[in-house]
Amino acid sequence: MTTRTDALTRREQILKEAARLFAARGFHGVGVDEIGAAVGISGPGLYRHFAGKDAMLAELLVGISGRLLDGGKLRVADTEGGPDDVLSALIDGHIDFALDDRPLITLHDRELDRLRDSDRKLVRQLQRQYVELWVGVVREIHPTAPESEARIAVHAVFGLLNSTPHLGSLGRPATESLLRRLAHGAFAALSD
Amino acid sequence: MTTRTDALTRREQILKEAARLFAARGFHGVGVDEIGAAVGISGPGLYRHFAGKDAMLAELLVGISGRLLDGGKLRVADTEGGPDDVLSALIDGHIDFALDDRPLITLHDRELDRLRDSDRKLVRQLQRQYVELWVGVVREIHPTAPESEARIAVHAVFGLLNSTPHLGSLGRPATESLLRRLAHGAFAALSD
DNA sequence: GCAACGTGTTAACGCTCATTAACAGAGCAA
DNA sequence: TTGCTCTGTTAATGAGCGTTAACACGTTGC
Repeated sequence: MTTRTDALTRREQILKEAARLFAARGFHGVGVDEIGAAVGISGPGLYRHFAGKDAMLAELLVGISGRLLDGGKLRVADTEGGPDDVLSALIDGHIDFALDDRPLITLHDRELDRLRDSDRKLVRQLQRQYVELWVGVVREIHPTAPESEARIAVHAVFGLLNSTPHLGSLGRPATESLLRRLAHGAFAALSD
Repeated sequence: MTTRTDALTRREQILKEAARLFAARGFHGVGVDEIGAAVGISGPGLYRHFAGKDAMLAELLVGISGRLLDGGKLRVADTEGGPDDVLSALIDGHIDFALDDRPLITLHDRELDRLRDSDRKLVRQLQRQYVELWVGVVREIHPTAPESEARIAVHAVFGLLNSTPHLGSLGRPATESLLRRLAHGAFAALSD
């Protein structure tokens, strides 16, 4: 079949377009006909690839949470140096993610409650593990800050990094650099 | 009728409950029957107070944008001292808002595209003015930072401040103080 | 050649849900 | 009393939309 490195599977095409549309107008705001049209087939044709609209959302959300967590774990394990370097690696990774897959990031904290219980639990668990990854590193750097403060700070920095609405007039590298500085600045304030 | 200082009018009750429900499950995720039930009347009964479901959302979003902008203007005008003090006042005001009216803040950047064109334009204009208020102050403090950087930083700090999902185990004052420090820390990084 | 399968199509079903219709009672002015 | 307004009610309407049914056609394995 067409599973070369450059070509996307039909399934992957559908997921990509569905993510874009869901992020733009919300899960309920997009019809299956529209998703189908985005990949050149008809609405009911989607049911040859997914059990239903819910299944698409579930796969998207579980996928993004899993990739975020895996990427984070990898960076924590692979980074040599002190916790400062690890935190930098986590921030850089999250920025890449936020800029590359903004539709998915948007979905991630917007449409979670549309999932069936089991999927929602899974996503929440993955999210929690990702947060705790960050909290652990942050607490190494700021041992005096209580854990609850560190956790709120991590959530706040996620909000900061995920806020990029459009790359603005800055280019990609400048935006990355700016977000990096802002995130480090926020965490630095933890020791004040 | 009951328009004392403590009692809410029926309209206000409805708006309050609608805001809470919309924030929790999204505009399309909430039915009129549910909104009606939340204030003790039936679904169609709402139509005695609002032209439709869309009208409730419009009034909520225009209201929140307007109050944010008005509050910001007031603080800029009333604060004595340098731009640092003005920025502090803006941050404090936004934190109060984020903690007091979180449902509305959530709606604010989540359901904007459900509005009719005229309302959406109005809300966008109010939002833009609010952002520019901040950008002006930030640029006074960091004159070397280009305007596009300042604007992205302002958006990022909004994301940071609006990220509070639950007050967590910290109390309200401690959360306020923490968010304040994080926001100042992020802005401080603009001059790096 | 042919059965099986994968992947489409269009038409129809059924449910949800915003909105409207039709009606009713309380409070109040004349 | 009479009638008007305000604020509710329940029942009906009608559109939108996810899903399923029924059918078609190319490819592949035997």
